[in-house]
Amino acid sequence: MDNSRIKEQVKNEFTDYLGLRNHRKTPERYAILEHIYSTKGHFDMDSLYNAMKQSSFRVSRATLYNTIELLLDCGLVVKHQFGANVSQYERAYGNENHDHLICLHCGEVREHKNGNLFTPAQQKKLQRFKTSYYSMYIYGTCNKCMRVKKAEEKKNKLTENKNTGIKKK
Amino acid sequence: MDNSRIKEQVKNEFTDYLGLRNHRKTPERYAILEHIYSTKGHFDMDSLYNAMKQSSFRVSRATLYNTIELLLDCGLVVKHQFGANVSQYERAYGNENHDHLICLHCGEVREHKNGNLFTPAQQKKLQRFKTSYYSMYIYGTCNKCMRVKKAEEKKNKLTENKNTGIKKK
DNA sequence: ATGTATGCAAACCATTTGCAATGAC
DNA sequence: GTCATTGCAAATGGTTTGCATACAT
Repeated sequence: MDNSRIKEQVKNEFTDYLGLRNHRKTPERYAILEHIYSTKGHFDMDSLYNAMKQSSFRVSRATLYNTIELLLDCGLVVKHQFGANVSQYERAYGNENHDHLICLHCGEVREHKNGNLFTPAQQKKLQRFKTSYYSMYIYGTCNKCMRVKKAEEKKNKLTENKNTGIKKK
Repeated sequence: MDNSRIKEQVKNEFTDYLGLRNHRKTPERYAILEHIYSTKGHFDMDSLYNAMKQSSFRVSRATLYNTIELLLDCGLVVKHQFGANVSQYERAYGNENHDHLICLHCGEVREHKNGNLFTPAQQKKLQRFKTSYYSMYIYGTCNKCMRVKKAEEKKNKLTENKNTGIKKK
């Protein structure tokens, strides 16, 4: 779908949400939503803060955190905490469903398109819970780190054998 | 399976890992592993620290963090960051596979036994990635918070109507 | 004997909080 | 005019780091 169309849609959804929850419709809030839906992929608070400072509309960090909270609550933004100390976020709409492959060693996060493991039908079956979104995190070792690890292990084995040899002598 | 049997198994696995990676086999490390595998369910660093302080073996926070890192690396412990500021951990073995239902409002985390959405066969199909473990997080609204939300929204709608009425007069 | 691991305390830094000023309603 | 929201700066607190000591190898 066209991205400007998506923007309009999420803006309307946000407006409805703010009205229903008795929150004020401030320009800051719309500017933040607009900015988030102008990029795809992950972002953290610092990069969002800097990006908006560059652009015409500067908002304080406090307001960013405040607004993200609202966007999470109404399901327009998704939050990830992959293991690093900073939280990552991404827009919820216009983003195909995907898993995250997270390397435990270098921290690299790779996206992996899945076959929609968790179908809407399955979601409905959950008792006493209304699903907003879900995230699948797959932790392991990426190819690059695997090579490093294997090499180290080989080296360690050699060292071990050498030591044993010496002791036996 | 018997839990003492599991303990022995993970201890052996840990020993292999330490040997292979040229790390020292310190009593602290084994005490921590032992402690973690003496309880089921989630725990955070603070509770682990306090629990071990109560017991015979006290270790420093620095060592806890250090050791958890190793246990994560060899896949004996799983780490979760549900949204609160503290990381949660849980043992990886002897824990049936389950999803996590996380309420975005009160932060409650409920476990939900799944039908093994992500099969070993699917894991193998991942290109250039060796899976250690995976986590499925389902974010939404729990029953209790849903009731509160609905009530608030109803109230807001009433207020809105009243205001409109006044303006129209 | 060597160098990794531990324990302590200080440092770090993303996020939260308090409060005065602003502006949506 | 009210009171939620903003922006700033200070506080918070889980986690990390530096360094002297202990101890596994």
